Amino acid sequence: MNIGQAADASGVSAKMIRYYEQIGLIRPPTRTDSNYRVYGSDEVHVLRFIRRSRTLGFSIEETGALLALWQDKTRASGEVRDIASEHISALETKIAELESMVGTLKHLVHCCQGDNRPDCPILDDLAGTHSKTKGH
Amino acid sequence: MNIGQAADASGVSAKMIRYYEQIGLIRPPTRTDSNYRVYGSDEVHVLRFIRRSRTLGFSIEETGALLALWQDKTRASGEVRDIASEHISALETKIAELESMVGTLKHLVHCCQGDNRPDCPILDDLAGTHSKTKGH
DNA sequence: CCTTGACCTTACCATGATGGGAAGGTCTAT
DNA sequence: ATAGACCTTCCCATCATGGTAAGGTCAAGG
Repeated sequence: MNIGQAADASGVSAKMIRYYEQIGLIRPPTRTDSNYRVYGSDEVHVLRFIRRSRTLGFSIEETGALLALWQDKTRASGEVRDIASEHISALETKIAELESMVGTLKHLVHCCQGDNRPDCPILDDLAGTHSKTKGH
Repeated sequence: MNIGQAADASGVSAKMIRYYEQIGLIRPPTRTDSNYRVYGSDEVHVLRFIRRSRTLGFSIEETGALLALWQDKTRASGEVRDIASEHISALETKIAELESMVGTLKHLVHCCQGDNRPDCPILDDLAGTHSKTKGH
């Protein structure tokens, strides 16, 4: 199987497959005489694993750790759970930050008339005019 | 005021101030004879505006638009509200995606014993073994 | 006057993950 | 044999930010 077919089969672009190889996330595959990369179903399986992990928001580094555990028959399931738990925490922190932003913006939009008057509470907030003395 | 003092006063790093100038977000300041950038309170005010906008998650491009509206006395407040509203939508989409990831991960962690058995539902899910036929 | 240290300047490189493209080699089907 | 689809490597771009290096400037103190 050439790289294009492996890409189709795994949902990972050929570009990314080469990149993952380059950074050492996956092993270099065998090559044909004409230097084409050759993949089998095992490699496609690994690529699917990576794609799913990335879809769930794991970084490449985390994905590499999960991949190592996946391929390690003697692994402890607790390690995997810890990685996932930490990832959940990070995601929840991110969500809280975004929700805070949304809250602030919604408040501002709510206060904003949206008409043609030059007064705009959103810009005033960004400028900090109502919380800080405007003079130098 | 030199760039370091402007950075302290605005909370924007000197590095970023130069970058914002380079990409045209802010105007090049006057220079001393020895080529040092010189800033006044107006510039610091602009930098604070930018920092606040970035903190709220607006991109540099959006920040530029908001900045132009802020500095445009004849602006329509509705434009600002529209930018903010679109930004809220984008943030909410992002939040929904993250929450979906968290939901999936929590389910997996919940199913995971966390002991030393090699069976791990998280890895199984990533590998897709329970939703896809393993053979090619 | 000279040194020291803190500051400034530009220029380049790096991140993380991905896409785009160019220039050139290979394979397959007609 | 040739066209078109595929492969190869290499370089560049994104976005916003940080770092580092090499060199210029300024203020304080001996």
